[in-house]
Amino acid sequence: MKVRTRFAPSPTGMLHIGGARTALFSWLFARHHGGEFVLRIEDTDRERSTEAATQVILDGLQWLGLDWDEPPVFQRTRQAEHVLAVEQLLEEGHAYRCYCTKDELDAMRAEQRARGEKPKYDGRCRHRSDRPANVPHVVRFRSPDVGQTIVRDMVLGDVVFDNAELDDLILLRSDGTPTYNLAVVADDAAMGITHVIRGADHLNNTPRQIQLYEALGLPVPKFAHIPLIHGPDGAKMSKRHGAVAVTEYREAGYLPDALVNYLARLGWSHGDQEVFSRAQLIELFDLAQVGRTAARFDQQKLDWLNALYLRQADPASLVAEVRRFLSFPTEDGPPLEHVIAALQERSKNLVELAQGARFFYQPPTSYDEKAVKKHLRAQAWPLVAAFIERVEAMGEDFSGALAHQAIKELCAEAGVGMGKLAQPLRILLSGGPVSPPIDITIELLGREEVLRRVRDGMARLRA
RNA sequence: GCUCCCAUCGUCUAGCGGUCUAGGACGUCGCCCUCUCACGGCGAAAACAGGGGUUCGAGUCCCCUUGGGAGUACCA
Repeated sequence: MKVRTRFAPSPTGMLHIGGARTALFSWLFARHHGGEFVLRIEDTDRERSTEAATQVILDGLQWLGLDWDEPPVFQRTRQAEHVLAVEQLLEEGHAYRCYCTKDELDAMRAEQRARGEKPKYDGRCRHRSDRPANVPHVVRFRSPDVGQTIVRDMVLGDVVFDNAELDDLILLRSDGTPTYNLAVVADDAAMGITHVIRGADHLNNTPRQIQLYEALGLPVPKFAHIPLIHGPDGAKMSKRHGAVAVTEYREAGYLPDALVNYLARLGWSHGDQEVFSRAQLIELFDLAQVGRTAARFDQQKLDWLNALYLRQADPASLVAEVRRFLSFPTEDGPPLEHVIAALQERSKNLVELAQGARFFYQPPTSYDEKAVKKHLRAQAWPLVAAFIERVEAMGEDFSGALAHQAIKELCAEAGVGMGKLAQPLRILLSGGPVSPPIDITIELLGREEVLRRVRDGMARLRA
């Protein structure tokens, strides 16, 4: 049977980093097996679901390169089927109408809690035979109260639940709308989902869902619950840990391939390998190699991977992405592609890269104070002046290599290291103590701009 | 409280009874390279939560304790 997996987010906010990993694992599993990956938007919570959130989630998946094979199913549109399923259950005696009020239930749970029991519906409406008209009611599942339900999980192994622990869950609310557990089962079955891959927070729902599949006479899919992602402090990932939405990573200048690689390695492994191309991920991914322990999100390792992908990227392929982060025009300066080539191995992300690119297009308006104090002392200026003369003399022959040679010679003549001139020049050209190698920086800026900035800086800074 | 899940360096993990004086990666700390920052190279410190079993032999299997986490809704 062809593998079909799904990702089923509820559109109530952003695409969470944990959700993104769940989607990734589902996608990888499907692609690995030559199967299909589909989406279901669980928008049955009308209060909280928004169209904008749906779009954000879709955009996020797209950005990560997790493509889906069919138009997304909107759960809200399937309500009629859900009601039909409940009616079937009602007819076959697997469900019953419950007339308990909210207050009644609250009181019952409070008592149970007070007695130290697990709060659960006691089934008091199970045997009601009357059917009062015009009284609001819900429909409950008549769950077996003896025996066990075993979840055969592809990650966790067999997990056994005593049926006595599971109470009669609500299938249909008093307003006639279906609840989550019923909708999931009906939809996964209707969509032909063969493998349900989801977060471990759903494990406790699974035995109930299995019971529903069985009561409805539907084939039970395979389940795989993947461990949750925690924040650096071990608690559930939340806003206070920093970025949790994938859009935030996009805005912070991360590359989708790097994020995918990082997320894949969070919980899954293939021996000692750390870096995987997308094709390798698809080829090697296996649920059996997914661990059972919750993983903490480690920004530093993500940074390392992102920097790795950044410096290995073809500069031309980065141009459009880098432009998103630029706040200045680049027409009058060196080709952006060349600037990227000079910067990519010294940047952790696109934001850093964009910052580093600025001085190539905008002359410094001020100079780093500490750097000036350290490198632009009195003895530096004669060297700088000599450098200007050498560049002036170059005329059309100007190049980074020649400038480099000139610096080397001048320093040798003065009996000092190359840094004695390179650092002053760097500050004059870029405004600070950090830039790509001085010859490359000079070459990119060009003869006129180099002369202008050095002269200008000398005028402003020479005591 | 109750149910369920989990437990190897600070972090992600390899390990699927002997090959473990426990391997890799990020991070950290040294050294080298060097015009700055990076990159790169070399090296170091750093873990099997505790206690019982099973076995000739346990990081690997079982139990308990402890510690994390999830669930416990007319949310999904």
